[in-house]
Amino acid sequence: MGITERKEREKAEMRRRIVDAAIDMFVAEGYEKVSIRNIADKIEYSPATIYLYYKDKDELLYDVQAEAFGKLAAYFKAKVTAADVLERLEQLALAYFDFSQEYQELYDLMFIIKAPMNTVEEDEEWKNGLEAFSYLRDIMTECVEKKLVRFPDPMTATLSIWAFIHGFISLNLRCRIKIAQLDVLALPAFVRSCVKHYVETIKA
Amino acid sequence: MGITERKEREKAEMRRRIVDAAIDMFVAEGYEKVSIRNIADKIEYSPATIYLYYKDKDELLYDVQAEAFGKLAAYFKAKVTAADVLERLEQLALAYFDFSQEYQELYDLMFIIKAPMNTVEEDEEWKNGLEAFSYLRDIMTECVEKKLVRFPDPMTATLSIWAFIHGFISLNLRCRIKIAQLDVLALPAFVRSCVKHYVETIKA
DNA sequence: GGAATAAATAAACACCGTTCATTATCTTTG
DNA sequence: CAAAGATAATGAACGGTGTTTATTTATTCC
Repeated sequence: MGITERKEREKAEMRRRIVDAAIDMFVAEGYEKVSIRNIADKIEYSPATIYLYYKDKDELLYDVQAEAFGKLAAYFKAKVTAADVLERLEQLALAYFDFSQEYQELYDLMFIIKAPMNTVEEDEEWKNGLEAFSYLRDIMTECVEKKLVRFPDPMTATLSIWAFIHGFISLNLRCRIKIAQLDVLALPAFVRSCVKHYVETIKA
Repeated sequence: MGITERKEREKAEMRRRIVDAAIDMFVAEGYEKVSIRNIADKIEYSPATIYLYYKDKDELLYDVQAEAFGKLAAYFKAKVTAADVLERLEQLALAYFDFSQEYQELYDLMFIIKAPMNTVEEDEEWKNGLEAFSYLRDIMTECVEKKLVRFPDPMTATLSIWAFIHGFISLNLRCRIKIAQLDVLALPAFVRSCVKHYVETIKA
């Protein structure tokens, strides 16, 4: 009985088509400008069809997020190569920043926009970011345990550095940093230097 | 000829009514759930009337932001009372955090949502946040000049501490911090302690 | 008081996410 | 193989959004 298997496969393929189209459009135009109708147009199906595979837009976004977090984890895997844990920390911090610059719209829907965390609230899992988060947490835990950084505990360390970098990125993506009247072209380099400086600062 | 003056006054009063209603509703329900039609209902005018006083929703939001930044500046004025500049720094950092917790929806539209920064992009001013920003910048400048903190320059100092606190706040408001699986009830206290720890860390 | 001006609105436009009754396609059974 | 049943896809609609326009209502000026 290969039929039910084929149906499963076709269902999965359709979800793939939808997610792929969605990601492409999100990357190109940003979350807010992409509608279910647009996505349906792109894959040449009716809008209603999408609702046969996703119960609502949030559920679709959840899959898109998962994909994006996969990208981030791959980014880490490629760029965090050092053996020394302090070097790994700096590589990780800069890789995170670089990712946010290369995939601004993905970063937006991973870390800034409200949706789909409403849906996730009940799940209490939010498994999506876990791999990427673990990358940072493991490094920080090792740093704290070896007393290489000036933090009281691993959780404070992990969230502090995450918050620091995310703070810069999101203030920048949302144009709030504009108030500092810095040269816009020099901004990425400036932020990068701030991140580097922070990593230096926290070393014991 | 008091007529033109009265007309001006009436126009200003109408804008006040609109902004006041908008703020109330934003605070109560959040930016995304408030529509022009809702606001029009509240002030008992037709939706189209609002467009006689604001060219679009972004322009209205700009005024709402101005109001919110006024609130923040007042918050600073009330809470940053110390004479010692390092104490002022800690007071300011905690006041900023407390403001974000007391007025979550305002913080959202001041620092996180995309609108109305699209509109502002041309202005290049974004005067709204300047008073609040200056508060921080002045303190950090003094700290750097007196070599009380470990930053290479005032701008790095100012943006670093802002990014750090904003990072925590926005990760929390957007539920991304959930991935750390901390106790939700203990979170505000935890974040507060992280902020305090950071302020200690940067001291020379 | 009547013409000119200004203010307010109802109705419409073009979108949006989502639902539902209907149609088309495929699978199973007699 | 054809008919019946299940599944997939859709067109049309619902109630919502921000915004525009033609029309009506109110005010000012002569």
